[in-house]
Amino acid sequence: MVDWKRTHYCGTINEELAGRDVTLNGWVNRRRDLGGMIFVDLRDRSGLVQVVLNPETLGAEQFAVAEKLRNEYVVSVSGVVNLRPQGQENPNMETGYVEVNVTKLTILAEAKTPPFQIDKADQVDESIRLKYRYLHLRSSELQKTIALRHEMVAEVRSFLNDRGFLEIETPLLIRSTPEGARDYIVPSRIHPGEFYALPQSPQMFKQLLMIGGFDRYYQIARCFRDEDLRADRQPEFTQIDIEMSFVDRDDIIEIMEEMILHVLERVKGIKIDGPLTRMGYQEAMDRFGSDRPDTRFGLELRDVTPGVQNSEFRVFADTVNKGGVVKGINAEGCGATFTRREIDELVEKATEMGAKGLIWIALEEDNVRSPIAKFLSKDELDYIIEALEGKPGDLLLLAADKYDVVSDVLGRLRLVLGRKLDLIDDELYHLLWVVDWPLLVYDEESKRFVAAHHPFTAPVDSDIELLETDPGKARAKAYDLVLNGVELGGGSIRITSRTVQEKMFKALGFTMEEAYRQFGYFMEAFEYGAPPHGGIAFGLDRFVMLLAGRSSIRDVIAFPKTVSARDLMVEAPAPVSSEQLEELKLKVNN
RNA sequence: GGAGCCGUGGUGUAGCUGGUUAACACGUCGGCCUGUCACGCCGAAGAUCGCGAGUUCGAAUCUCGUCGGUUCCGCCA
Repeated sequence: MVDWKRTHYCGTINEELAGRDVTLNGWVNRRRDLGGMIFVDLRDRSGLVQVVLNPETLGAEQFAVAEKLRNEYVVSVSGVVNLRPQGQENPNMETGYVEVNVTKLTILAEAKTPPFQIDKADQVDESIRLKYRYLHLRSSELQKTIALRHEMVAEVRSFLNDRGFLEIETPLLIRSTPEGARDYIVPSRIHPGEFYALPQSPQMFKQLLMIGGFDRYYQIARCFRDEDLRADRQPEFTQIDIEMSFVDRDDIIEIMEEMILHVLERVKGIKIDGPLTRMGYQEAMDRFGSDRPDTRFGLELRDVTPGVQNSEFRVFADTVNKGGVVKGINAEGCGATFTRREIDELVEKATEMGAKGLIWIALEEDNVRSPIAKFLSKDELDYIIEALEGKPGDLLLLAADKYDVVSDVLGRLRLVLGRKLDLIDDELYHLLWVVDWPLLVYDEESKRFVAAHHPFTAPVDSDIELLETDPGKARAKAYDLVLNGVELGGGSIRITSRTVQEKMFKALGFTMEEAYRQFGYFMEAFEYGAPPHGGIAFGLDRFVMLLAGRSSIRDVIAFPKTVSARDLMVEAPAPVSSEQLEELKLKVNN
């Protein structure tokens, strides 16, 4: 039986414990060696507390040990909790009114000087922090975030457990399937030349669990996608994956928003009353130019197409004649405040985003400034100003192109302006459902329709026929939950009819032969009594990121990878031995 | 695949219109110090400037390439 075991966490030491004997285990966060006595800020996951090392209470022999202490040494201290002497309190510290007068000190581990100070880690280059991730993890910032993540998962689990959901694991070594993201591939030793894939999501397995009779399933599921990374995208990430049988769309939406609101309230104390807004996909695109609108601020898109279709300004007229649209946003007040340079920057941004140009109109008292002022008739100008509710001092920004391009450009410009003009209140949490998605979208590159959601998403009943006649028009029984302009999760009611599934694959350009070769086992399963079912998956990392107020999911993953998909700590990926390759019958070609 | 930004002692920065011994802060090490809390004071060590090539009498500084980090576009059902 060792005698150094913790009785309390550092951060829990307070006035009520005054006079009590405690034992603390932790790391030396900082030491202040005054020569005759030493103060140490001791750190564990709960926080810091000052411990006092005084030769009078510690004895000369133990004090000699204390003099060896350095930052990040791991120690156990036992002693008495004391109120600090008057005038020695530190109000900047949570435990600043108490200290522990140490009677016994044990060094449990020495430590090299760390490459950076733990409490200044946030200023250090990220590659160094990632290489020494285990040191960065000691920082209060990451300690808090990782703990928040745990609490969120715990709340999700308890919510779902209480409602009869079963947590079920699904395999990680599965079959590569076409559609969707690039798979991570795992070679098979037993079957040379054949490969497993890591799941992009447990999609088909959770549906098979429904066919397997499990009714209500969930999993905190690791997913893998071999695509390029972003601040909010890692090659492996975690989904809260859910599926339910004998339900329709509204059942799922209702219980899932209850879950999300439950988590928000329990871990952040944010109380939001349901039911949440549901916005049609088309309305989201029309008003916000985005399928995940950030509704915390205005700057909505307005259509001016009817007012400019016969304009002398050719760009407008020609665009409309070719079936395009002209839309705009009103950057209120910016006509008066933006410099020419700032306006030019907006135009440049719009071009980078794929617009052919960006028309601006600065409104003055009785006059307008605009590169195209002389091409616009009074009626046209009045129409535009009215549609955009322009006032003197406003800056109107217009784009003319195909609907999708205009929506995308103005939608993104809206976000840029929202941030630039500081219109976004960070305290707000705007949640909404986007519903009535298109089932398929046309992909210009492959010249075919691809699934907007995934190939097992059910079309709206009345749109099933459209699959064969006008696939782009078919709507899906799909729904996304959006939080502050970020897609938190999405799901759908699934196809359970073989004939509908076949139509879907046909619309996606599969021959029946291909479809059955790739998905035969799946389609066969549906012939043995598939209950109506649907589900959803939430991106846990993004959810935590939003609640933690971080701007990268690297900050909410204990051991994340860099933007080039490397783990700088374990140095993965790495070559393997020729013996390993030989065993797998693999040859590296480079 | 493309574009932008960054890379200088352990860490964060300065220097970078080419030219002395590469500066500062923190950290580290040593000394002094019994109420500090970003402890203080004194002293010391520590970088050939990511790597390679080029231009030049001379490169941290200019050019090209390359590697790494990061942000965005493409990609991510």
